Amino acid sequence: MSKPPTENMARSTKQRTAILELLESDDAFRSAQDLHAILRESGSKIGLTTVYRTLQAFADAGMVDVMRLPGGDHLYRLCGAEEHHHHLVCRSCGKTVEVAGPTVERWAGKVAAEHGFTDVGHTLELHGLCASCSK
Amino acid sequence: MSKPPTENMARSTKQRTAILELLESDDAFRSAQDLHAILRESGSKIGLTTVYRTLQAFADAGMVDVMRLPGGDHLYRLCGAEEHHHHLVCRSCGKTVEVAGPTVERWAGKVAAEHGFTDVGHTLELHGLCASCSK
DNA sequence: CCTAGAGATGACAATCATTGTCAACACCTA
DNA sequence: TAGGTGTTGACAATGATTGTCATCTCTAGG
Repeated sequence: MSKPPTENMARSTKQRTAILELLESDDAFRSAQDLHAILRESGSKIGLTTVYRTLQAFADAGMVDVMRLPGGDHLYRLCGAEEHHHHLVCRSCGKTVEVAGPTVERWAGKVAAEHGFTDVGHTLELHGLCASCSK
Repeated sequence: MSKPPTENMARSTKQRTAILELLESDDAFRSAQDLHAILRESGSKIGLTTVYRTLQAFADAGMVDVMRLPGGDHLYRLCGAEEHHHHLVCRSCGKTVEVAGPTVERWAGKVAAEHGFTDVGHTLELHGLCASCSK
């Protein structure tokens, strides 16, 4: 993928700026609803629809990582890396570590080939308790 | 886990039998809604609520595998293996192959340890085009 | 065989994140 | 500064899943 980061965002608005700043100040995954609530508490009049659309645009542009909760909710997090990677998330505090998984990529390709599958992609997530929350 | 397959199912009813038979006759993942629709077409008067509850019970009992679609929907499939495993699913026809991933398990444990995480679990899914659908 | 009661069912309402709609608005360039 | 175009936001709609509760049906005991 080589999309320019702004492909889906022709303009710069205060709403987008606000969302971006909020994401920059937090390194855990947040839901659209959470972000919207936080912005409203901060005095912003931003609409929920806008938060959803903006986050999707960010995601399409590769500016944020998207993750799905068991319940099906979407969580977003700022992400600079262009590279393919996975996440190790603390299920207690939400702290997230980005992890490269060349081993897994190779394994996935091999297994897929063995079964005659082509054009194979994968989703992988690790969740546990971080060092602090383990105590 | 060593739950008996019937832990959450004290009784045997025609509804459960019907769902089980339907699952046995199909080796692809199906949604609760799909199964319900099929059963209704077959003349059954089964309720949607019952299909959901039964599938959940089956899942709790470890009799079926559960998978989540990008949209957040739940898909179910009969599964005999007690062992932990992953799925290689054809995104065209739904054909599914169960895959053991000792390599991945080991990798996950190592990565988690490196970052001080404990009690780590993971979710992994492979999706591509099967041999037939690749043509 | 009959009966009681715990477990199971199903119609319906409720939930809730997400998406669609569309008129009003704000950004940016000329 | 003006205008057109991308954006916004209030609101309705969607759709899968879950909650509720009166009714039903297994199944064991008599």
